[in-house]
Amino acid sequence: MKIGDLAAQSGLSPDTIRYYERIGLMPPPGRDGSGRRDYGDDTLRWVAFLEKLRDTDMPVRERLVYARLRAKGPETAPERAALLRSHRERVRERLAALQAGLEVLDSKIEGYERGDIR
Amino acid sequence: MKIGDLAAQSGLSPDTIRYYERIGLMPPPGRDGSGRRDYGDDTLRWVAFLEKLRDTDMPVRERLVYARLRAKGPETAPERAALLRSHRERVRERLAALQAGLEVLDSKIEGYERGDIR
DNA sequence: GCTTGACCCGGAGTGCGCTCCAACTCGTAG
DNA sequence: CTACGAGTTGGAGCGCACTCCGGGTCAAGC
Repeated sequence: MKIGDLAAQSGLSPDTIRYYERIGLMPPPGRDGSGRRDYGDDTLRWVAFLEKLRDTDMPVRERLVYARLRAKGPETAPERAALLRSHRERVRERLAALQAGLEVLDSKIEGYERGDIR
Repeated sequence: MKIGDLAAQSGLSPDTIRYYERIGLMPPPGRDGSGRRDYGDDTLRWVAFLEKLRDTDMPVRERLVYARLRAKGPETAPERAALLRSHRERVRERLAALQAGLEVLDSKIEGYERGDIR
């Protein structure tokens, strides 16, 4: 699997993939006969998970910490779990804030619909 | 109410408040005898609403559009309502994505807790 | 009268997360 | 044989949303 295929299947751009590799988010892939990146299918699963982390606003720096723990081996599982748990807490808070914002929007819109000019 | 008080009560920094004024998010306040900004209580309500919009990830540019409509007068109410409705739609999508991410986190954490090393 | 602290202004700087670029190398299709 | 498309590199540039800075003014307290 070449970088273009991975890009197409993951939704990331080739530039972003190379950027992730540069900063250490993605392990350096193997290369084909002429020096091009060649990815295995497991990469796709890893990228998908990275995107879930990104979708939940985990900063690159923290995804990097997670990636380094993962690269270090299975003995880092407890640390990774701890990282995810604390991130989950933040996601819950974010979710609550967003829901609160949504309610404000709803009532503001309702106000407009009723024509209360405030 | 001086800028420091508004900052303390809104949670924004004085710098951010001046920045918001520069870009047009906040209307220029009155000035006291020696040229300092002097805010009325209505400002606090406006800032709070702006923060709700920010909390729901409405970009500055769009908050600006809303602010300009508001400044223009009550006849812009339908446009403002439309803006908020389309923003609300995005918030709902974001909420769904966040919830999906949360579920992935949950199951990943559960995996770690059960000790499946994958 | 002098220090302190809050405020003023314009503009430069910051951190994040990409995104784009120039200049190059390959493998394949016409 | 040549044109094309997809890949390579290192480094520069970008958009967002602030954040900080230097050099100044002013009112109040000791």
